[in-house]
Amino acid sequence: MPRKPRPRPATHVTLAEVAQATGVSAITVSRALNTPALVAEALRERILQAVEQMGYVPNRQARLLAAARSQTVLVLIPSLTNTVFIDVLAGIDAVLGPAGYQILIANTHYSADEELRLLRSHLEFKPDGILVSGLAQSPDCRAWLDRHGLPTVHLMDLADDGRHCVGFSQLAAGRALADHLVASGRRRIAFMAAQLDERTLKRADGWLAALTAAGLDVAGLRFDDPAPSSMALGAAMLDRILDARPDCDAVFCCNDDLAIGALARARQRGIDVPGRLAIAGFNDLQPAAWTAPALTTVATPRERVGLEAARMLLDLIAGQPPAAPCVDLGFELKLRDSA
Amino acid sequence: MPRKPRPRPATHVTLAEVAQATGVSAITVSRALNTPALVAEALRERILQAVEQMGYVPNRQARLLAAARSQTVLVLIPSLTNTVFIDVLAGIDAVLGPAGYQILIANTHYSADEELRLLRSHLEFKPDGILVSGLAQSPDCRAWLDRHGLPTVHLMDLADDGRHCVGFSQLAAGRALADHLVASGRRRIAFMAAQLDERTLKRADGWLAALTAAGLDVAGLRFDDPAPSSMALGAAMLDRILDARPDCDAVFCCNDDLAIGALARARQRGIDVPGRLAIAGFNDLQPAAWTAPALTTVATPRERVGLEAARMLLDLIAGQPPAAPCVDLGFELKLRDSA
DNA sequence: CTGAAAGCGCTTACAG
DNA sequence: CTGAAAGCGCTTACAG
Repeated sequence: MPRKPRPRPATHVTLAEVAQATGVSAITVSRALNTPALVAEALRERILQAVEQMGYVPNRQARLLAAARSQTVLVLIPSLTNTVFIDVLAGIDAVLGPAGYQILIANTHYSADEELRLLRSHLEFKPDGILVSGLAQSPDCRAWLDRHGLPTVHLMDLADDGRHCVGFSQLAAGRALADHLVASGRRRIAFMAAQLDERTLKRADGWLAALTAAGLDVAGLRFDDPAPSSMALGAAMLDRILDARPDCDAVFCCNDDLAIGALARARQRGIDVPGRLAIAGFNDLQPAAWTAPALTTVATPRERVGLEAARMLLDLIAGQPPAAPCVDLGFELKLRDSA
Repeated sequence: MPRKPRPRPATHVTLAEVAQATGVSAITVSRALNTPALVAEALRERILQAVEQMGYVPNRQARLLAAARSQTVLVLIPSLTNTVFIDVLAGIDAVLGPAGYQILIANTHYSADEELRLLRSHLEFKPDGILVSGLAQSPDCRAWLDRHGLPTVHLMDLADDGRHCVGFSQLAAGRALADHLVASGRRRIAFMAAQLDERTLKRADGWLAALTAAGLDVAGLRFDDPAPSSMALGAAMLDRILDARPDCDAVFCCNDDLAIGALARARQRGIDVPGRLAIAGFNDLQPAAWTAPALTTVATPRERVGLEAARMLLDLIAGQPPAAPCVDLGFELKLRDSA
């Protein structure tokens, strides 16, 4: 039994309707829109006029289905409120938008389970490629990625197993900052960590390596809280650290938010920074330059990570393997006044 | 002449292939996935097993085309780096994600032209609804919105012309903060504005209304810079203001970023805040509570705007008109130490 | 330069 | 509970 056409909103003008109104075939209208050079000028103008006047808008779903492409890239990020990933996103957007790709943002909320779930559900869009944060996907997630063989680039870290990635060494950056603290004479250097995501843990490894190499004691100087980072948490954790280790002479905070809160709390407690206590952060977010004293931190190339990762993905989608699977964008120590 | 099938990636298993492998029709596979209750249990399990084993992922493009829906919402925001809109986005995501909608984010970069261009191009997705920032769309943009008659909710402001919106009165909020400065004895209150977008201009109107109502002079106290807001610009603009008006006793910054920069610069110049100079911001972003002195500002319900706007849009899409077209979420004066 | 036919991968009604 | 047919709105080859 033939199917009855469903009612459509009046505004959903179709190609066929434009064709009928112009007295040509649908395919000619399609060409006038997509490959105008192939249509006689007079006809093309009549068609474009009808398109404009009827308010025709092509249906991308239908077009892409017919063309067997999606022009879509999936971006898996752990947070929508962490400036770090917003900056990366801005870089991605700046490359992929002009290239005609639609970005699908999936917020994993720092959960590997949610990452897997979101990957599976967004595969339904048949993305042309995937941008994923970090390297620590669950085995299931990696299996899906492998199975579908989609071009994939990892963000914000470096892999040595051939996976494509654009970032910098979180461990080396953590190490560099800790080395600076050691070199400036600090001896009891605490590490303040929240969220405890992959990147934070690697920075902590860098801190540990630096202290160990310098022959410094690390026992009782590592402070972890699994809660999300915030300035309030940084303030609270500074209290905890000073309660437990009043002899502590430096705090390496795993990010700037914690550090800004710690700095404010030190001020409230009348603690001289950096005289009696050094405080350092990580990322060099905008406020870091405007605290009192100005925050010593590590500048990370967030937007460039987005730009370069998007470019690499575009190459991969085009079938052109990049020169190297892994691009190291480095980091920069920002030695200001707090440490 | 019949068309030759194009080669497909091996991973792109189709419904028909799953059907063939299971020995049933495609529609039964479709039902096993979408309305499992309508399929006999034993059969359903065989099908789901094949789906799993073959790694079948439905093609959303095809599904939505056939179902004549898009399950997509377009969100037009002026910036991807301004925390204000990121917070709004987080609220939108929290409602629309669980409701099965895909969010399409279009970044207008504070440009009405780009807004129009992005609206037109994203209409190709046939979104079920639109969330748009502010009320000041270009006439062309409004014409497209009207013509397509899509459910639309405006974010972060209040309209009195029947348009759907969720926000608060930018003017009243600006007025309330300026009233506070007046009430606390300030007499030469400057307004520092950057970006000069719709919301900033309305806050300025509130500032003007408050000063005028109090009989205070406003001549030469309005300082505008069209550049994007930043802490560095806030510092630079404070210099400009104090050069032009050394007698100024308060600065109302149109947002917290400017205010934080201004506060830092005042500290560098040895200016007593709030003793000699009051400095206030707008939005109550996280760092505002951690500056020295802590920043007086206006807390805005950004995430709630996203939540409520998304809920209203869902109602509109479902054909249920909301109780009122316009939801006022209010604002809150945060009187801290800087003003 | 233009078009008739087939197909992209799915779902909607209807029938049985 | 299951299926044959038609259709969603477009584009891809081919022919002329």
